[in-house]
Amino acid sequence: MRAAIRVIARGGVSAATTRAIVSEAKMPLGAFHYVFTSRDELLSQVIRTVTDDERMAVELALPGEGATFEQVVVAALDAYLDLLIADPERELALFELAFYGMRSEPDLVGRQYGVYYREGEAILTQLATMCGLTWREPMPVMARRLVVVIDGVTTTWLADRDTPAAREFVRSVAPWIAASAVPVTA
Amino acid sequence: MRAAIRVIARGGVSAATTRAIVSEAKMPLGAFHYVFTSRDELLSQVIRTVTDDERMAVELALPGEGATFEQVVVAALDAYLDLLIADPERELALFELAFYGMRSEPDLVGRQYGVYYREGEAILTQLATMCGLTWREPMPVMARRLVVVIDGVTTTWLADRDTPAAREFVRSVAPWIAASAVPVTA
DNA sequence: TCCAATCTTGGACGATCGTCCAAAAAGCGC
DNA sequence: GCGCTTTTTGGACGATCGTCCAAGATTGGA
Repeated sequence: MRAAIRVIARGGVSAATTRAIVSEAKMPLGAFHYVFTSRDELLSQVIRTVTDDERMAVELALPGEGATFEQVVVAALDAYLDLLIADPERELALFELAFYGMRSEPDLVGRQYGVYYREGEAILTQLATMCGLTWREPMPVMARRLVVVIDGVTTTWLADRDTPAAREFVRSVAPWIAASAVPVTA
Repeated sequence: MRAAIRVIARGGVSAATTRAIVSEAKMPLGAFHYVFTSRDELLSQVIRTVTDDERMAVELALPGEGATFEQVVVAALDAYLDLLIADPERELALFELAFYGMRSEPDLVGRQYGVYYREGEAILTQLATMCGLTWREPMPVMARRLVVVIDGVTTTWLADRDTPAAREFVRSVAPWIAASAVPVTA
């Protein structure tokens, strides 16, 4: 299972053959269909379980004391960028899995993005309350906005690997996102 | 060539076998290696040539007379959304090709995104001058911003197919983008 | 200790892949 | 019409894929 993710990260979904996976896991070939009924079922399981927990978790990186909310947002997105740059193949694999799933099981991918949205909601509320703020727009709307931004930042950076440009983008969107947070009305 | 794109759009990169492509093109099997030296070379050619020209071109859709610049930006992004919704498999294929290329020929994908940026610059300048405006930030920065937004909108919609949410996002980012345009100083 | 039930394994099978190549088809000057 | 060059073709080959399964290893009760 973990081995399958490593294989996909290294060589893409097409490299995730039954033999490559069991070899990575140091298991005999027969063990594959002893655990999973088929290769497609394995990929389904992988898509279902490998939610990018780190992606959202790492965004709780805290800036220095007395920072503006905009700086807090920048710090969070910068922390995600650090994660992306440190392990690009992981994010690459996640997207490949999502695109693969869009063809075989579109509903599954839709549900998986629902998980992302909920994780995004949690992060956004933590960031806001940290600064005594609350979000003006409904949380589902804000969470989807965050996912759109992160997806865009990720795919574009994976393509051009232009780290300074990605940093610049983060600093330019942060005010827009932060502008949707208002002081909590007591 | 066109046949290869159709096959990829229908079944993904993994479905782009030599036999499937020549069958789609109604050509004999031998013709494949008579035209292309290998399958990888074909995919390289496809990535190189299939710039999403329509993507950028369609964004020149004009709103009614006397519209604010923000409304012009919304109309442009809405027009792209129409294109995406009308032919999702095309955009899906483009992303699959890009991700495939990131593993085999990263530099090629980077150059291809350079083409996107230049096309984005052209669109942005056209949109701005149409309203007697100019962009405050350098054009490469603005163009990359546009690509990040479009990539994010696309991947997220492909995953959740939530059209109203995508429309809402377009209306919420438009002010942020439009805010970088200022009246041309005579 | 021995047998039966269960779990585990690696080899085998059919399908399909990319690639090659000998032969057929098609031009073409004479 | 004929011989020669060039283009075009589909069958063949080796590799690799997902999947299956008979045989070997393991376990636990009598």
